[in-house]
Amino acid sequence: MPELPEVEITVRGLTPALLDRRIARVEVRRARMRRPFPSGLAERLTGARVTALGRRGKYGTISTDRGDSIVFHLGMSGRWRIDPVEIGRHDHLVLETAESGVLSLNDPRRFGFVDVTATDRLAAYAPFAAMGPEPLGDGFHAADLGERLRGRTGAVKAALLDQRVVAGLGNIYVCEALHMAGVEPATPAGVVPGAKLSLLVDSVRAVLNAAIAAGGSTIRDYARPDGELGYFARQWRVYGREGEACGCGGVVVRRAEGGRSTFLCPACQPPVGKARVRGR
DNA sequence: ATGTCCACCTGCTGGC
DNA sequence: TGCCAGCAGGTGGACA
Repeated sequence: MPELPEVEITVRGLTPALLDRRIARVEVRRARMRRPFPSGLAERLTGARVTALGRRGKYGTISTDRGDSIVFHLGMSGRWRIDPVEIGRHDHLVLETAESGVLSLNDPRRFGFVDVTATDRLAAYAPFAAMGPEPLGDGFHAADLGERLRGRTGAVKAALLDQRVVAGLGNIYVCEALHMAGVEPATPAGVVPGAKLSLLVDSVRAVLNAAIAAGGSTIRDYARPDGELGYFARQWRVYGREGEACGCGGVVVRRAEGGRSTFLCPACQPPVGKARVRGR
């Protein structure tokens, strides 16, 4: 579930609960999610003070005054909870700060994971080093995207889901951005026209910013007991709207590709060949 | 190297 | 009401 906006909101929600606070107690209730927790996780954290929180793509980071950074990924169903009413079987890691706030990492499907790396080598952390530019940063622009897509024959949708091309996008926001840009998801990545690449860059930024704004508007809820970070109301134009009317008057359809659903409006997102018969 | 398929795990929903 | 198939926002390993 969590894509970049959800992780961003999670990190923002965790910040007031963790920043500059000392972790008084750590409870590892299940020693692994997708992968085993790093050894000595509880010892590394207990007594440490949190010095920074951050995000890279869909990953969140929590740095401490011991030079360690906890890296977490929420997978499909992960979420952090603040002062949960009760700790259940899906709460795998529980942190308690000296100020008595309780945070729990809850993940029913356990596709998420927790890792530790040295803060001064965070950029070299393998998944980060291989990752493409942050879509909301200066490094994400049409020229660079075109460079990364050049020669790729697979669907542009699959390429945008590839974290090495651009960081943080998942199925929902890729569907939304392709719709906003009017790009047919199955278009071979390498043949998307330059003008469409510019539109795509703008659309990716727009859908992500709108989602973060929507989450940000409810972030105060996270400061309350049992606040669940990572989920917030959102309105999508095509995702999950199979059979519904698109704003253009067309009808949203759903396709299964590679075992995943793609939502699009065929009227807004015609195949490239249909949109421009002979480009040159 | 790139593209495609599948496994990992649990919970929820819709159809019968 | 109950059961079961199908589906879910991600990643990464195996294979062509």
